[in-house]
Amino acid sequence: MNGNDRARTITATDVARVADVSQSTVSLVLNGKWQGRIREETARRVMTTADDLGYRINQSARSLRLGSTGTVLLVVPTLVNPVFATVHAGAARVGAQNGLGVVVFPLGAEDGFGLFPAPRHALDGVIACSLAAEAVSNLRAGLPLVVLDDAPTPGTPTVTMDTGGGMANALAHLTALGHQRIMHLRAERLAWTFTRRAEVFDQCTLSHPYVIANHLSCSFMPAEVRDRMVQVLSASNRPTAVICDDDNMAMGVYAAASALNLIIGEDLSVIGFNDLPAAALVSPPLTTVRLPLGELGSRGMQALVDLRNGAVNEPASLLTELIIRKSVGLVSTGT
Amino acid sequence: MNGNDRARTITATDVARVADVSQSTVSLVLNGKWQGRIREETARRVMTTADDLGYRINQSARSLRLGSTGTVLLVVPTLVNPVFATVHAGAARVGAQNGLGVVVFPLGAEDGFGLFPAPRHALDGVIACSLAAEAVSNLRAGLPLVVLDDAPTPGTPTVTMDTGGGMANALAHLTALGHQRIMHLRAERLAWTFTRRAEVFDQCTLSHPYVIANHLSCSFMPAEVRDRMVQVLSASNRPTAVICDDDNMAMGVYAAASALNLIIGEDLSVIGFNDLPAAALVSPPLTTVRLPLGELGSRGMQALVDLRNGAVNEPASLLTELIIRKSVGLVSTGT
DNA sequence: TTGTATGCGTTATCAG
DNA sequence: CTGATAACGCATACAA
Repeated sequence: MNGNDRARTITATDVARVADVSQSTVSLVLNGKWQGRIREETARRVMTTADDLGYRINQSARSLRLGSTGTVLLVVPTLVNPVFATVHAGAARVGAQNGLGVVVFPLGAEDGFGLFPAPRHALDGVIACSLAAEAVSNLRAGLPLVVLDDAPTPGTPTVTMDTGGGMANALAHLTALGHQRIMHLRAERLAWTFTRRAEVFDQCTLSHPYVIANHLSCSFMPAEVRDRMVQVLSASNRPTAVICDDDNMAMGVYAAASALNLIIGEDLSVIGFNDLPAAALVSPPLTTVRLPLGELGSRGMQALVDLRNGAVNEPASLLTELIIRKSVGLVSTGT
Repeated sequence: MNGNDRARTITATDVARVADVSQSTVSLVLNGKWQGRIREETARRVMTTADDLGYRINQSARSLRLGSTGTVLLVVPTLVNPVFATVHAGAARVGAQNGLGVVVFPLGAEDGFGLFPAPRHALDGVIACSLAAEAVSNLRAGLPLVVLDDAPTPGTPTVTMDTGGGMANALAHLTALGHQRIMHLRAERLAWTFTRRAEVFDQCTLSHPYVIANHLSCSFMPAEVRDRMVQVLSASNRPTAVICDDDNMAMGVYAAASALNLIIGEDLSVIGFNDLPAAALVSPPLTTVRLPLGELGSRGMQALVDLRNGAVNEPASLLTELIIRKSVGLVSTGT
């Protein structure tokens, strides 16, 4: 009746009893701290009985005692876009150098973007990447927090990328080639990086009075982008160039152009963001703004490590790079 | 000297002392179990002081006491491929229905695929998706384990997809249209699903003696696929059809064909796997084997829930579907 | 209506 | 070289 027949999990105490040593000896041996303290024979006996019994350490107890878990949570908006794989790789690399593991939590639209389900497991810190500001405030359950690719907040270590500069470069590239009707195909999802690009786009185009700019907001789904761009590109005063907030959206523009028999790089110029692997591969290869995603992750993790050591890093901003390929040409004279 | 000046974290006991109640009262109130047991005024006082003090529950202590953490780990080979986003979504959905959160761990090539760094934080279970068998054996640190998309092991709940059937369907589609030189463009990465497809490919082509089959192993990187396929397609006896283990690889084949002025769907037929969002969008739209990834995730989580309730599910296999679009045509007579 | 006492499984300190 | 013993912070049965 008192749960005596329930499947019990093997504890260090069990191992101690069977191996006929004290529980502290077990702990010492199993943590590899027995050299010079425990007789080798005893140590060996402990290890084999632990093995025999199938002993598994209880991580909750361990981290309660230690006061830390050795894992940090990387919160991202989605797993669909491979950019976050790069961020993770960077974070995981420097995390490993500091004895920290990384697990990923996709805070998708299903969760309402901002209703962060406070992590129910113990964590040593949180890195929030490309999230809406309101989401971030919810998730800092007293944990060390580093913010990536979001508006710098005083007091919070933040690493951003100069995504606005990327937009400015893209725009300069286009205007230098004579483009005067430029469209910004904006990501629908609310995020600082997109807002920032929109601001820069609006500001830059305003300062070139001869540039007629417009924009359209869209989901990332290529099919939706295609359908809406078919409409846009059918108009007589269609844009001669499109800047897309993501390479995936650029693929949608390619599809729309193809449906309309418009040649990319001649009839229509396209610039993307992110430099996904596919960008170099489509025809024509896509000119795109490359973002230092790996460094974003590694710098973020470094900031978290520093934060745990009591140092609050200054907000940092990383440079972007315009990768020029074949999807942009001189403005076509025909129209 | 004794750490008295160290930043201490606020415990429930602290709250109790300040609010002038016992620690158990704090626990009751903060877990919302005070209705009818604690006077409303007291409860309110506890809540406000907890708030004032910035009290955060210690999850390690909580889960030690409770014996569970409420989170399960989804281990995947990579985050670069968006298919695992779908698996996660399915798992997260039924996890949420059962009070379980899901965090993702990408067991990338950096980790050596098989050297699983045993999770250092407390978990209620592990779902391993599309991993090499040797990796899986390492990671079951005594935790309830469910295996997805891998060879069924007796005693371990497993959910697979009939990926071999998908290959058979793809092959049948091709031979019905007269193709006799068919290539299987295989994923280099070791995984059961790929091995299974290769087996079925070999077996099916063997039973059609007039079919000349060959294969090539490649990474997922589209650029590498393109370069190697340019070589293959330059040969005089080039295949008339290619089945790719992933839609990304198919993009590489498209690029190679484009470089060689081969028309997909006429000069060369292509079939992919996974039905990524981009598959419907490229021109011509890609015929591909759609895998029930979302269901894989949800069934996997359900199996884990059942396992925690003491029921070991039978291995299950999910059906695949060949999505016929425009990238496959009659075999071209010209050569 | 509230407080006391106990134990979850570890690690680490300190005597022996 | 080894064994008691004391926390770590929380949830809950039970006493008051």
